[in-house]
Amino acid sequence: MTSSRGYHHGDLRRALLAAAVEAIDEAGPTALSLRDLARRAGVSHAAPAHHFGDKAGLLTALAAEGFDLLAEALEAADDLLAAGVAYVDFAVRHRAHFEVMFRPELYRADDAELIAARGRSSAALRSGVATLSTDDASADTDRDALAAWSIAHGFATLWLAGALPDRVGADPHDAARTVLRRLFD
Amino acid sequence: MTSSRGYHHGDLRRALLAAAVEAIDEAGPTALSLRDLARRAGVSHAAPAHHFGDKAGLLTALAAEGFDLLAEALEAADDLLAAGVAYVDFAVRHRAHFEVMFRPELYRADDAELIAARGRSSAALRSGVATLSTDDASADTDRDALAAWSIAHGFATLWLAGALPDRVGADPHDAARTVLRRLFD
DNA sequence: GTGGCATCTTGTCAATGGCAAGATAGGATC
DNA sequence: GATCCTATCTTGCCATTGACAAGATGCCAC
Repeated sequence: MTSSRGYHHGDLRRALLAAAVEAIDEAGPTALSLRDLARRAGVSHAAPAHHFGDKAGLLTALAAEGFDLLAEALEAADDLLAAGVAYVDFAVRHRAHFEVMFRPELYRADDAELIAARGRSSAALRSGVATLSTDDASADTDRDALAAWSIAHGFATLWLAGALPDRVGADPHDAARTVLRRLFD
Repeated sequence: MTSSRGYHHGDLRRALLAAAVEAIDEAGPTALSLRDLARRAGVSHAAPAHHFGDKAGLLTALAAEGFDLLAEALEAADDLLAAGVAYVDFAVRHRAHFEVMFRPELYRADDAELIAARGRSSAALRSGVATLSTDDASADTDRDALAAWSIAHGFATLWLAGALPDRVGADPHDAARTVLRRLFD
């Protein structure tokens, strides 16, 4: 079905999103070009407009997809440390999605589908934090959630930016686990 | 000197960097246009090229300036908590610089001046961490530095992205202090 | 089989980045 | 003081892009 060579592509919307991931992995979201995506998918330069309206529309869809994938990854984690590591793993494995998700000026933050997906992510994060603070009456869940989110998000962002020194190593999974333990233990 | 209306601007390089900060504050680094900067500075569309070569050149200069400003801010902090809060304050007060600094695909990461400025920032951060770990022989300075950097960077990034829930409040300074204490106390 | 509609194409326009060639000014040298 | 010399800035140009408009195509309901 992906090789249907008629006038109709078959699943152009999906193909464009996949091409966008590829292009963003290569050169970042700034360099993204709708016409380039159209070329990658083998359609005319104006075809993407029908499915996404404009560039912001395409990135909105990509961000929503990203928040859904992130929610899945967080929900599969057993405890907070695992969730933190899963967060970093997600950022590395789905770099393109991640880079768009936290750049709201690139998409329409008021999109309904996106807000719903982001809500699922937030809920998964908060339920992870809840596993920590059951034994301590003085615990501040809000603060703990914010601290956990911050350290995981910060490590992931710095890793993707290539800002971390070489001595951290080449495996983000292990490095993240080591760093996150500093907060969670 | 800023109002010299002759053929020569006076200090076009500085004026363009200032205009870039303004433009990025308004619409993010992605929407930055060299021609728009030229218009803001009152010069022709090709004038910026002489000072910065191309867009990446201008953003390289902006990132280097940012790392210098960050180093100054970190060096003025007394302890690690203060450094963390200063890091977040810097990100909020110099949003445009910060947003470019950690997006290496936008500039030339091999620029000598930029590498030197980034080195000053890193040194300031590490010296802040050193104030923490003097009393504990089992302390892992590398890990602590990474954790501290991650949580400050993550909080700053999430704040700038508008990703934090409303209940965090409107003052990044106080909110950052509260969250960072979770790691540093 | 016919009409309707989603999908895709072609054509066009303004804006942008970048390059080339020329104009101007301010200072160095004599 | 005249002349060159070089950094600075301008004008002109081209390929690429995003967005829009109008038309072509094919699938599906009826």
